[in-house]
Amino acid sequence: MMAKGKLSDRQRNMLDFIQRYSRDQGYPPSIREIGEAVGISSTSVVNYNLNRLVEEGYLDRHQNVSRGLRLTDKMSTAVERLSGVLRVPLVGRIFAGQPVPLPGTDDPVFGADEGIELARGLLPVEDGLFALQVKGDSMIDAMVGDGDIVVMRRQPDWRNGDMVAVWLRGKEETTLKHIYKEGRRIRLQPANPTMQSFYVDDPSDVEVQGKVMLVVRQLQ
Amino acid sequence: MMAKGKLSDRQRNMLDFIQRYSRDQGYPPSIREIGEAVGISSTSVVNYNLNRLVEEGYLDRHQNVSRGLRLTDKMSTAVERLSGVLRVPLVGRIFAGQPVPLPGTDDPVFGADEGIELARGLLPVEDGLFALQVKGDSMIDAMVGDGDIVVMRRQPDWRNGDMVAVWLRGKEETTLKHIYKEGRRIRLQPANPTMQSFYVDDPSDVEVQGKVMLVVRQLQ
DNA sequence: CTTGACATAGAACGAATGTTCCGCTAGAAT
DNA sequence: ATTCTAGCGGAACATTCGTTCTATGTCAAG
Repeated sequence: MMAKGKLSDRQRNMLDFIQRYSRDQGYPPSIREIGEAVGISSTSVVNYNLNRLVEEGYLDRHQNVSRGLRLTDKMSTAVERLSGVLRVPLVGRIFAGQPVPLPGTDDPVFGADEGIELARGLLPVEDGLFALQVKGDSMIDAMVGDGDIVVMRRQPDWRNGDMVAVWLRGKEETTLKHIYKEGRRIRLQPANPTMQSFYVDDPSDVEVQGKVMLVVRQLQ
Repeated sequence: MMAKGKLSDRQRNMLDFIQRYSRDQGYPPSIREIGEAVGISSTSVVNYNLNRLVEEGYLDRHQNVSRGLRLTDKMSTAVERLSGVLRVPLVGRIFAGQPVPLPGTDDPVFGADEGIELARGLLPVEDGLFALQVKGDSMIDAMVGDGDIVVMRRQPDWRNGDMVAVWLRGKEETTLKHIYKEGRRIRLQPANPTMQSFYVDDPSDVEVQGKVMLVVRQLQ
């Protein structure tokens, strides 16, 4: 008995073809076109396998609609991988004197306002990302200059060596530093190797606002 | 006489509907669906206006294909997203002690070996680009650290203020600096505003190897 | 061997959909 | 006024396309 979730080569070919066809033509293929592409002479067999794919969750079909196919998210994320561009919302500016302006959790993720396009290949993850533009030269010790764009990930936990945006309660300022736990103290190390680390004795004085994933500097 | 390029409200509605429908359904609407959406009872009128839109360059149509519509680039941002990734060849490493390793001009641009993916939106141009990974901390005065990726453009000329990779014949080293012509001298200014510019009296001592377009720093 | 589920093929059917033709109207040009 | 054209509506038509039905073959379970 074939287990749920397994696809035959034929079905894999079909998905692949639907994907390519949709991308190239701008609309999905008909049953007969699919059949011809994967070497099936009978429309009913194509129909049969399409229904299998629907059962497995790879496809949505609309009854009695010509070319009424659509790849589900399960599949279309794979397609998006092909397209490769990720849009990260640019939620504000960051500078030393203020906490990081986090994106409101209530906001619809796809706020159509402003964003920066990145190739997916640059990031290991694509959830919870947002971008900030650095204002001023206050983060030079992190080798981040005025106008640079910092892509961060909203993330409460961190691991030794991560570069994070922290709000220092005592100093009332935001900095970008590599963070390390050393005993009960926390060490914050600038990215610039010529500069000195400094230590915070009370962990509750540092508030990690996000993990820095990427820094982009556009010249011109 | 209606001039080329002008669209009636009806035609604008049609484009709008096609766009929304395609996005929501995953496939384009049929003629009759368009008619119903914009309040046209006759399929021939829809057909007529679709052909007008084709003439104006907003649509592509495929004959005898149901739902054989596609928005052209002029209209479609979705299509643009699909091709939004640019692959820039990663041709080597750069550090102070060596001239910039330029890509051989004979190389096929699309060398499938190694590359970095970038969103087209990040760069104003896409020709003559190549990427180098920075080795070591010798370019900290340009706010560029170990492991950072510098995207450059092979370009002989430069303008005041450009950040360029220069080979200093006297010092036998490569640096990234903002370059300015001041009288007969050339001023090289570090990106880090806390550091001093310095001057080169003989312009032939500086060899501009390329213009820095983008700096990307991947954390983790 | 028989049975039943699974996969396939071919053909016929009917619904969905694009295409074409004819007629009508309003406004601009002659 | 006449002519011309863009735009519209309705209907018939032809094709595309999804759907259904029947038949065949395979393979493992009983």
